[in-house]
Amino acid sequence: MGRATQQRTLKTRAQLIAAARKIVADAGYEALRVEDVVAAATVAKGTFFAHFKDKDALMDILIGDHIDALLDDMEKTSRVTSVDDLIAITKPLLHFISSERYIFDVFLRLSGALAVEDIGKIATTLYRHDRILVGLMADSPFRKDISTDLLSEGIQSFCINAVALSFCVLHRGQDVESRLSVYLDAWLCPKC
Amino acid sequence: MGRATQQRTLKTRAQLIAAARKIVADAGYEALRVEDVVAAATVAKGTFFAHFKDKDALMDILIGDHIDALLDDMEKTSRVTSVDDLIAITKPLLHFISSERYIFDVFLRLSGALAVEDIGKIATTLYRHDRILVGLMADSPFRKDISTDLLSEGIQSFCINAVALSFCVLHRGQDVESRLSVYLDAWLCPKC
DNA sequence: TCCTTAAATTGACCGCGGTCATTTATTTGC
DNA sequence: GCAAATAAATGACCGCGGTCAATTTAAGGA
Repeated sequence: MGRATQQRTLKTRAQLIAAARKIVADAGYEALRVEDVVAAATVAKGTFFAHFKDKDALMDILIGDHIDALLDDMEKTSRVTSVDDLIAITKPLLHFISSERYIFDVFLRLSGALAVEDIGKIATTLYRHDRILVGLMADSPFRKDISTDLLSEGIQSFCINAVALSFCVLHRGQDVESRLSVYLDAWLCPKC
Repeated sequence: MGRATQQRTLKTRAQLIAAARKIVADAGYEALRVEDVVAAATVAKGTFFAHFKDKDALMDILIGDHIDALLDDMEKTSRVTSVDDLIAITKPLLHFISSERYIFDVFLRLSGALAVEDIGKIATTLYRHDRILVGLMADSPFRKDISTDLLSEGIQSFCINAVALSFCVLHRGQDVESRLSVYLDAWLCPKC
């Protein structure tokens, strides 16, 4: 069982995360350096890695927390009546993930849990987003020939694709939402 | 204009790529170290970066070449008559990209060209794959309410999603092809 | 053949993520 | 209160990708 967590552990961890948040707020996620975080938190480098498995683990928390807050808002919506509706409530999420290439890279890297024992924040938010979508699909005007689970998976897939293309010069000109709009019309409202 | 490329330039480049291919064949993509490549090619480290912008640029060539070869095979198919057909000819591609997590990571990172001046091999293969799919959609039994361009985009999106989920412990149990089969049935043959 | 000019190569060096044996601080049993 | 035991923190060190001023090699021109 071992001993209980000491007070200073929580304090050090809080210092590290606070320092990291400040750096991200000032210079963006990509600019974050572990050495800068530990310097700002006035602890040694080794301490960082005693608290976080690696740099990505910290990013998982920072980015995951942000997404979680956005999902809190999204959860307030109980019903969607159109694709436009759906896109409107998804907009903040799209905006955040496409706001910095590095965020999207980390998101993709950590979106799938590689081992059962370490399902990170970001992976959890994806699952949570999925459940929210399934809830919204239950009482919606969209196609009924496939399960709400599958509808949700498709929406997520198209969201990620739309964001990915927003970073690609070959597909610029269209913004994320209008591209997603085309996808979701075809996915949710097939005319045949 | 400058002078013509010297012979030794081509030779050095060929040595570097050959050395890299050997390492990949022996130990996989993830295990490749630039220092090992230059050692095997008996050149200095700086020489590597005179030939390739960074390590990813070499990976782009190695992985891009492999995908290109798989697309050569795919291009021989002139017609698909079912989702199973489509999945059968896509299988080699799925297999390769899901064979190593690192390959998939590089693929995602380089699949979108970040600048017009450096559209890499992998980004080009994605475009090529898209054109092949559009060709196949022209004379297919799939839905006709949306353009072949959009059909193709959706197929690519679902392929990537299926591979991504294959790396996720929360979604194991199903293999890539059977998951993709569910997606493509819903995407290409909506029943409503 | 020699000299000039540009291309190609070199390797010491840097940045930064991550490790680990050692030291310091806390808790627990007596 | 004092050791023994365990948790936390430290910083020198390593691996590896990437840079750059200095050097070597090859390609015209006279």
